[in-house]
Amino acid sequence: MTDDHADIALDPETRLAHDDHDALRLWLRMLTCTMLVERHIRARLKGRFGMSLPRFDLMAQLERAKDGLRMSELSRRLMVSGGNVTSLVDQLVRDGLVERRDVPGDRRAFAVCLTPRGREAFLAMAREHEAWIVELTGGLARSDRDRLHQLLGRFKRSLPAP
Amino acid sequence: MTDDHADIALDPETRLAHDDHDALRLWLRMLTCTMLVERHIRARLKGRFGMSLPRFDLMAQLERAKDGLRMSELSRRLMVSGGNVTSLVDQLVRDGLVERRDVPGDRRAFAVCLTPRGREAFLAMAREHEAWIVELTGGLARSDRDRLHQLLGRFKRSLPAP
DNA sequence: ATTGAATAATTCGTATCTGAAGTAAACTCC
DNA sequence: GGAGTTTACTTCAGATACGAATTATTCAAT
Repeated sequence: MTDDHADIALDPETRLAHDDHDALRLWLRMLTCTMLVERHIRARLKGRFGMSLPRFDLMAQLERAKDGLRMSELSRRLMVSGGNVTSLVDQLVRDGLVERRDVPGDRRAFAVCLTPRGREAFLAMAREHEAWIVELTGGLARSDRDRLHQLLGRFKRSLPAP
Repeated sequence: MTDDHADIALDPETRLAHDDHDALRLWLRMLTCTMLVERHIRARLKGRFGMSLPRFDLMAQLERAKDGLRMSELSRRLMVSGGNVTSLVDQLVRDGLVERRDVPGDRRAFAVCLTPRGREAFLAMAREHEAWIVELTGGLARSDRDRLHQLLGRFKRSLPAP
């Protein structure tokens, strides 16, 4: 309305199509922002720590879970398929960063936990990761950032249940 | 500020850490929104047309380019690697939806174009695709959508050059 | 004209991801 | 307590993705 496109008055019919394109433009812009940030983070994680973003994300989930998380819970939180989680965890286990522990009372499930070494490695990465995010979002005024956060919250809640 | 978190006053030092977490939260929320929408679109494209999102996106870029696009331009616009574009185009060629044309005056390059059948297929998909996006963003008030679009525009421009 | 640098694509190895199918354990309900 | 269902996880095939190395062509600069 103010700084990206003139708000030309249109007849109702054209207006409808216009709204459609607006929705599409909103979506494409959100996708672009996400991909740009992701690309930066991915490159920096790789360059600085030789770590991939998916593995970092998985470790981030575990760091806040004292007793670890089940595979299914990881899958839900990371929003990726179960098969994917299996292979990510396999690799992190191979690297000695996480471990599978038996869950008492349910022999089907595992609790995936950070190893001490994994936790230490994660904390070092997380400190820098957070600084990168602060840097990447730092071009926005504080008020804009707050507003964006708020609007994305509304948007998220308005989406159909996953 | 209004509907997602109380704005507790904190001393300057704690405030700094608080801002950091805010930046992280903003980023994670944006990522979540993007992934939720993407998941919906992906599932619907697949279910309705047996089409993948990356291929759809590639065709979408071609639809607006009368004379086609070069591989490198596709790579730039889709924000994916060149090797990836090669394999996507290969498959679309195999399916008869796009074709590689020689570029007069540069024997290194191709112009990737939709075939008539590809164009027809794309237009049918695009109509529904747009309706899905309108539906997914429809839970937001018009004013919120506009504002979100605007803020994302500012954010995008504030990011370091890709 | 010729050499050297830059550009356009492709190829290849590996990682990530999905979704469907498979296995094992836990639950349900009569 | 046993059949059928659900849940937890793995496996597998195929698609998507990156990035480094390769090939072919063009451009630049003498």
